[in-house]
Amino acid sequence: MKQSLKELVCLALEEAKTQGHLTLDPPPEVVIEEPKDETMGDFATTVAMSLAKSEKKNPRKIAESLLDSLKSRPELVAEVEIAGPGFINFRLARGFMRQQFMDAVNQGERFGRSEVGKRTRVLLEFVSANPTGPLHVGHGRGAAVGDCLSRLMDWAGFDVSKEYYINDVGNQMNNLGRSTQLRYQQELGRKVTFPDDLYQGDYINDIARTVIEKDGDRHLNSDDEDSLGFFRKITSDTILDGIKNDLKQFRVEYDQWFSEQTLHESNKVEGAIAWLRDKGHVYDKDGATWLKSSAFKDEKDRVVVKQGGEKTYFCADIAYHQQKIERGYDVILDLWGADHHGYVARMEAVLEALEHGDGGFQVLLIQFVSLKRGGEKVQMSTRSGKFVTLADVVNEVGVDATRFFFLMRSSDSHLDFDLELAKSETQENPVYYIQYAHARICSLFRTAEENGMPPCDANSVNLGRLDQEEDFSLIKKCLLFPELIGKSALSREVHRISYFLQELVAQFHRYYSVHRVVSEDQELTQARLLLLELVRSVIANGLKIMGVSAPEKM
RNA sequence: GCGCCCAUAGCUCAGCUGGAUAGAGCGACGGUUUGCGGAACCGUAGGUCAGAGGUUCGAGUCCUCUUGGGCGCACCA
Repeated sequence: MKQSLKELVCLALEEAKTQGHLTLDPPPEVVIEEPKDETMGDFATTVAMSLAKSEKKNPRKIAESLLDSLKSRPELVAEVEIAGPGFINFRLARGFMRQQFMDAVNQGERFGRSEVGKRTRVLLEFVSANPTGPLHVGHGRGAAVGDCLSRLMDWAGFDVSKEYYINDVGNQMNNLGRSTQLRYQQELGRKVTFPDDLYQGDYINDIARTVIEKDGDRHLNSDDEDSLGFFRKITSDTILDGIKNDLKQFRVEYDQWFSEQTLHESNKVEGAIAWLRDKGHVYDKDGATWLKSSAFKDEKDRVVVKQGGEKTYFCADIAYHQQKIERGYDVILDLWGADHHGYVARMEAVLEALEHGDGGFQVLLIQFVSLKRGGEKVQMSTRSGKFVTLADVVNEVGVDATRFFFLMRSSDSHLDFDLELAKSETQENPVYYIQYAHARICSLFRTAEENGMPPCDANSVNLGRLDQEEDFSLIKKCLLFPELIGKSALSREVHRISYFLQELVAQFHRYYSVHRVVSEDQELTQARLLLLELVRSVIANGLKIMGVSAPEKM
């Protein structure tokens, strides 16, 4: 819709140039926007104002020189006028809008899809929480955003793969195994001290008890080291299963689960360092091995192999990202918690050293969630193990509301998550506002059918009966959906979907209160039902991208 | 000390590449239904866009500084 207008404007500019009215040096960027006030028209362009400087002409004069060509397509644009300092306002031809409307209706559940992503191959890594405990609310936000972003980008024509990186290597794994081992011994009555730096959470005790149920005290007397290996494995396996299950309950599915351990086992880590050393990006100093990351944008060099010969976490991460490149992804997209922002520069340095093209690596930081209950802050502390888990929140408020709340705010803003609000099935909850609209439209279809007006073939509907201002503004809103999806995908901003849906739904409810849909007038009823079918599919498609259900009844 | 993010209505937040009179939800106050779902709709009140400079036809949006908050600055993962 906007595209057709843009082409028209470009054509008009060219014509003005050949006629000598404009020089178009440098060529302007044509922006089509929606006026704040609908009485000013359907769309507007600011191109005359942005040209004023380079053309050294009054913007209104420039607009006037374009006017004739802009009026040359009455089947597309019904009215053109110059307003204010030099805005050019357009009123679209109603026939054109009806035609666009039919296209959209015919696309149905695919309406909103586009190819702006040009099938670019994207690897989206998100959550990747260490398997040392259950997922908490912060991870939940990452999960919701990552999952939604993957679908959003898929709709916009990207080829997206979702991946979870499992940090199943290192000292933390020993601590984890040790924690369960000690709890196991305690449960069986042995007096042992439990150090503060081990994992304190109740889930460790649960695992210890499970081991007792299965194996009794068999691990009590076996060699400490062997036994530690056993506890390490059973603990991390159990926790990882729990994480997978939590994510599944939250409707988040991955394409790949990538284990850090496999990198070490296949010597990819050494390989990566050797590769970088070959390129001169790695050197030895003070008995350690360093990445010359300061040669790129990082503030200083970083250790990859410690003095004792042990590899750092960072070292494995280098190999991991080299793997991502080798697997042929054009865009490597990492979603991290905001507390990792200090890590961004060095990772960018790595990707540059690995010669992955400009713009091919992007980190999205997700800000913190503060949990509230009726305005009161809920305390969360990882150290004591007493944090609110994602599963707790989902159990309390449900998947739909939880996902929606995580997705309704810009990711780079802190999020206040009020449990009471999310749970409330009242007017103050935006999730239900949108779902209610969907259910209400479905109810209208049911009512029509009961009155002997089942849905008919879209092509036999008389669209001429859609002739009210409210019809067109509702149509226009729906037609903006594909552009919204494309833009949000390109800017990786998932929150814009929920805002769009709230606006659309508000417009629908208003429409509903002004215009009777199911009436004696069959022709009019069918026309309006078709309009609402488009509204319904936009709501359904939007919610689908968010991973929120669109109920037919509630 | 250095760096990243944030600051818009009483509260929670939108505001896309700078554009017309700064918006929404909630809360407050007032109204709407004997016809399709009132989980809805309409109206009123509420703003020095943290502050100060600057860039320009035009700044909530870009630049600099200040203030206030969050987070990070490991041979941890």
